Amino acid sequence: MNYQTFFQNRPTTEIAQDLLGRMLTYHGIGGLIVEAEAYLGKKDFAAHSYNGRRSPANEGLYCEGGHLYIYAQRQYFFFDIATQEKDVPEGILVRAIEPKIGIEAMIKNRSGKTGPLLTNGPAKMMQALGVTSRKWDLANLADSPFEIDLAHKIIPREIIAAPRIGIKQADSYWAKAPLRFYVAGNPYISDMKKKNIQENNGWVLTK
DNA sequence: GCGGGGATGTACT
DNA sequence: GTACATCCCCGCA
Repeated sequence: MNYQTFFQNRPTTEIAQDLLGRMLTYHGIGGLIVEAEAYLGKKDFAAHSYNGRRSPANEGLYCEGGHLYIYAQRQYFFFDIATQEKDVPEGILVRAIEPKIGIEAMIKNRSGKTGPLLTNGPAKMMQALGVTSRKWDLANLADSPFEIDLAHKIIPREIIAAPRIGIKQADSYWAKAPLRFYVAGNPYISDMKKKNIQENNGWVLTK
């Protein structure tokens, strides 16, 4: 399966859940995706493409499935992947990974931080991977140093759907919509409490 | 372990 | 000038 097929032809919420447990790498370092949020186009009040808003800054959302939307807020970067066909501005924000490959490099990129602090948030994850620019914004995933393993995945014991983080419009339907998906009990989820961490980090045990 | 607040870049009014 | 799909540090427990 290629990226375009994976990121099209089914609802964005379904794609977001299918990303959990897959390996994401950048120049060969990375880990398993454990948390992702869906943003659902023109009707989604919380999305950058709300009401058809479109400019060079958010053009990535309008690209066809499998292209990157990398964007800066304050001094931090966010990693999104566009879904659906061209001109349909839906996408998925990858919020957190469980580090697996190149952990030493990630610790260095995060100036000595270890454990969940390495990657349990979108900007932390980008720092750990060493992404410090929007260079790959609008690129096709297949032509970028980013890689997602579509051939293998680890199965979460349970996927939780919850409201997205950092959405301020508290009175809006969209602020509360359960469009954030994560692996129950995984320590690398944003704001995960220690007591809620589950055996095997929430993955189904494999022989 | 928690809660509050400041730092800070970019796009848009 | 203002609003943000955030992070970190600092108090106080």
